[in-house]
Amino acid sequence: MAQKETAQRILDAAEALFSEKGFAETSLRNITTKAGVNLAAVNYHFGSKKSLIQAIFARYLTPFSIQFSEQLEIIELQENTPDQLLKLLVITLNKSGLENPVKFGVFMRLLGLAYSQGQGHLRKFLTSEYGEVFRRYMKEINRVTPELSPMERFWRIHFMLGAAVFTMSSVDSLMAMAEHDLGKQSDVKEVISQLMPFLASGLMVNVGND
Amino acid sequence: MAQKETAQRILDAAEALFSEKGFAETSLRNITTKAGVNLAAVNYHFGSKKSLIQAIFARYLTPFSIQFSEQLEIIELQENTPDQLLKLLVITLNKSGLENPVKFGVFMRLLGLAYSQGQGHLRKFLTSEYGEVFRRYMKEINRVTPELSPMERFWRIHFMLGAAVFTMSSVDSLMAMAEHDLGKQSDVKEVISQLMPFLASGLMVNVGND
DNA sequence: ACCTGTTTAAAACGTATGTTTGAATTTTAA
DNA sequence: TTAAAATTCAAACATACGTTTTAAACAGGT
Repeated sequence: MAQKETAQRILDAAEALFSEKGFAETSLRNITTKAGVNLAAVNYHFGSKKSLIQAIFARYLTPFSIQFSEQLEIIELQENTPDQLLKLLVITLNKSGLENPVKFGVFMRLLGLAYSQGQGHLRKFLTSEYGEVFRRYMKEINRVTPELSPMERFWRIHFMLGAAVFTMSSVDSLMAMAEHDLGKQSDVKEVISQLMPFLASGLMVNVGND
Repeated sequence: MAQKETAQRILDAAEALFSEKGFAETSLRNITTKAGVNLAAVNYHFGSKKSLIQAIFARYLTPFSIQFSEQLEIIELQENTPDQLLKLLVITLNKSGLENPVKFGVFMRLLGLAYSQGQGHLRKFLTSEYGEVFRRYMKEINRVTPELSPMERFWRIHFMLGAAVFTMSSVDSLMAMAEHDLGKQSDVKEVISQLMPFLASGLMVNVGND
């Protein structure tokens, strides 16, 4: 190859711009300019803008789902607590290239965008590609919350998902806001350590020893 | 006027389309076609697409903030609990034209989009227009959670906001998913009645009698 | 050195967007 | 009824977009 990491540079530039401005608001010309490559390179390497978006998610999710699947095999053989299942997510994130808080924030932001913006093609891509691992994890959630009715469990899971995605997808600006308002600096690890008990408490509210 | 509610029909069509597809993905031609009015009518009545977006939020938020301000005056004079402050939001929603679950879902979806999509102009518009009422409410939150450090309070508030916005902004499709997976139908009121204890529990986790 | 397939480059294509224009039409009010 | 103002309409404008095309530059294998 003439320059061997054109595709990588496109991915890097694109994920940064997408996470700042959204998918529709970021043009291929923005991306290729930032990446320092020719406009046509996107269509050459990825085929289309949609495929580029999918490739960005795949770069994060493929290593993650591999790691997560391994961790799940262990978890599936033992008794667990809700906290353990939550921690499993965080641990896997740290083992799959998302240990960098900045990268993690970018990824969560992209995930939030994928939910809120249409991007129907992305949802199809994600569920067809990573849906099975997700379902295995849900099975474990069911197992550790036998006291909940299916309805309660369903909604609480989505409340948790919302709190996590929403907070983490704008964690940078929220941390800036916190520093401005409170004068104290925080980092992503601290936010996560506050988030986890919040989620666990909401999940288990009104059951036994809360 | 030749037809006395052209602006209203534009607002109705635009908010429906925006909430389905997002701001950037919805063109003025989509809007005017659905509204059955001429393309130029948007620019004539609202000036620009950005002003139209702001007008949609104002139509919801102006009545809401008036009602909310009145309710706050009462609350500010008495001792309250976290649950009461949460209920205040729901009550005010019902008193300000958002009692219709469908409209409520649409509004929350728009709010989520405003957060996730760039829309810097919208954020400026909202904070300059409704920031004061919001700050008064936050003062009350502070008053009922004296046990929390400012940091804890800050993050838990945003966790709660995330759970609420995320869930409610896609409440329609989530309810459909719940019915598909669980075979039981749910409605928005029920979701809210599940959400409130979830939020309250998360807010007060690890303080006194949780 | 010479192909051969791969990658980059510049330019153009076709389409869709937000906005503006100026004439036609309708409403308002005297 | 009539003149003025407000509104609608079709058309065009200017711009930005994703994509395609064509040719040039490059790589590695023989």
